[in-house]
Amino acid sequence: MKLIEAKQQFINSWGAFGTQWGINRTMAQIHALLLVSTDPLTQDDVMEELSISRGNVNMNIRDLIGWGLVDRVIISGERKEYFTAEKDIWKVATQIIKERKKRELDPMIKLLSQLENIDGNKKDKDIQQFTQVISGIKKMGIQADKTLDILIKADENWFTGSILKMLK
Amino acid sequence: MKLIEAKQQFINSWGAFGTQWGINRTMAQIHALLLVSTDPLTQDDVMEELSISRGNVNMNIRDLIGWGLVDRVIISGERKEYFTAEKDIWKVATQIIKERKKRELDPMIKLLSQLENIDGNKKDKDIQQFTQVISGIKKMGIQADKTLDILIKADENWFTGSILKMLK
DNA sequence: TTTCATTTTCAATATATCTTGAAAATTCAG
DNA sequence: CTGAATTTTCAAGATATATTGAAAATGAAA
Repeated sequence: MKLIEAKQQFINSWGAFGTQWGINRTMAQIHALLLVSTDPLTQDDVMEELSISRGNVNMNIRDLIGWGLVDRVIISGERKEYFTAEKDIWKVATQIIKERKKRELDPMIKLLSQLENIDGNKKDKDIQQFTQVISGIKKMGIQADKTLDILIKADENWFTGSILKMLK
Repeated sequence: MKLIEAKQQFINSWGAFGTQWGINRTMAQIHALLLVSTDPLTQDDVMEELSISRGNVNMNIRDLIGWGLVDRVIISGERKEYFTAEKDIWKVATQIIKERKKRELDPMIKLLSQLENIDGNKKDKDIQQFTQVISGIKKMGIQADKTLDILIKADENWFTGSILKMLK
């Protein structure tokens, strides 16, 4: 397979995977494009490569910066802004985990805590069952939170398989 | 907070969280409803509780069954089908991990394997960088796959914190 | 300050996804 | 087998989400 084809397929497929994970297709594609671009790109470069509008590129790049996955790069002598993606996949994964934890897991745990205390007789079957389910989900959320913290700290050790040291 | 309110809030919030994770809102709501329902429900029950159409309920329940999160229940003497959700949250989590691994992670690794071999001079800077990014993602995918397998096997031990034994 | 390249915003539009509801298929009691 | 209850399908419609593009804002050079 030729490099150009492979890049194109990676970008397209990455976009498709993104949608499965609740990520906007274009955002995933821009991220993929920047991942496989040796040099930083301008908004115009991205527009042309992906055939999308200026506004779309602008909004999604800003989102990606918000996720900590893309950085602005200053190139001396150039007026335009350039953008580049973190190439170290472990940093990328860590960053995504951190953000999703903050944006999704933390609010979920907060909600479940609120739902744990129900007015009424604690002996009531319905109340018991509800509370049990909610507490179960909350416990799992907390456990996931802890486990992900360890993974974040473990960083590349996760990858190298030496995560055991971190867990101890 | 009253039980009824709490159930309602759980159902609504679960639907909202679901969309963030790329899961259809209604499917998440039906799952939530079945999670907090003491007894199995019919399609009509779900239609009424969530104010949604028969077709919608039918399709989403079948999807949930496909995910292994909901089961058909036969109630003797009843013609209608009843549905119930697995209440053990650790089984639920395990099941979701298994399915997402199969549906998303495995295909991703397969794709990346195809993109690893690029025609041309291996010394070429562009080819090197591309291959490096792709291989990095693939390695991470494989590592995630292994780690999730351990979690699946660890089952409730994950939760209890005794996962270390399983990792050794 | 003025000018112009560049970035940002956002209402309008387009697209993708979900939902409905009625018809078709299925199932089962009689 | 017949007919009614129940489930399933799916085209049409509704809703939610993403994209465009032009106008407004920004900011750097002259």
